[in-house]
Amino acid sequence: MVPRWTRETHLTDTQVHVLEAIRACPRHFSPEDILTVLRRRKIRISRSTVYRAMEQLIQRGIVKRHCLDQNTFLYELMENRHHHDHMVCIRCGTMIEFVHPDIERRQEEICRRYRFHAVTHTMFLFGFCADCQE
Amino acid sequence: MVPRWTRETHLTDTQVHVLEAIRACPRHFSPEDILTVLRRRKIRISRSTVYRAMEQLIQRGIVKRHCLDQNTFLYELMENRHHHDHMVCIRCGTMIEFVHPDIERRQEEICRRYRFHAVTHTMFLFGFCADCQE
DNA sequence: TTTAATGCAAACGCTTTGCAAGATG
DNA sequence: CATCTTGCAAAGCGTTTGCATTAAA
Repeated sequence: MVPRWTRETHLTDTQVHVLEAIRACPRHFSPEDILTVLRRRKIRISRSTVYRAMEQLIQRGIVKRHCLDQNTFLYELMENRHHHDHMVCIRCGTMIEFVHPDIERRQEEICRRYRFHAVTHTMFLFGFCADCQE
Repeated sequence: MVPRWTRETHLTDTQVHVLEAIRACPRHFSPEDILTVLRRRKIRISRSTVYRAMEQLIQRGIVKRHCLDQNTFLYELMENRHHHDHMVCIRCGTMIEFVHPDIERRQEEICRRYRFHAVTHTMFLFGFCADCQE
């Protein structure tokens, strides 16, 4: 079975390089991280091409981009991963991922109530992680 | 050293002008909207001062800023309002606000589980509103 | 031969910052 | 005095775009 995201058009070699670089990035990465991996691998791909590849990957659902705040983005590789939400420590930056089926269920309930067809959602809890409370 | 934002200082006249301008803005406004209101009122306050005033207001919890996506910000005046979440129609841009006490309760539950002290949260459902489904 | 992908450099857009002048206390 | 606030212009920063060049279909 062809993965959903390869259906429409194929990824170019360049775009595959970008995806492979992403696989070597930390779970929460930035375009800059991708460039670093590419440079380390001696693969020369320009910054704008990385951005354009990201666009493709985001559209195909392979990568997810959240915007936490002005100039604070959160990119994630969603390959083989389920949807999840995040807690962000506003002191040390630690990110805790969680899933709460109940919350998802309530969301569906709300959508029904407003006849809203949700495609995706984001939920972030901002606060202090266990280590950062005193 | 006490963080600047925990010091209780008064808002300056300029900052009060900004707040009053915000009160005349649409529910979801941008810094540009504030400047427009100020100009209409013949009050001369520079762009950077507006931004700096916003910083104050955000820190005091009077204004809330969400970041939906690169270059898509959502500023809200929280004066006399409770926390609420949003559904955003990705076709027409309509924003529906809702509160679901149950979801808030689940969130608290998760925080307890991870010993996370949440200060605030944001939740956005993206999809199609009732009028934009066909 | 039409369409898409790429690299480069320049532009973008909102926001932030350095600095000097003015206000506050 | 020491400390904040303000306006201006310039810088920042991640991202996007225009355009000429290549590669692919």
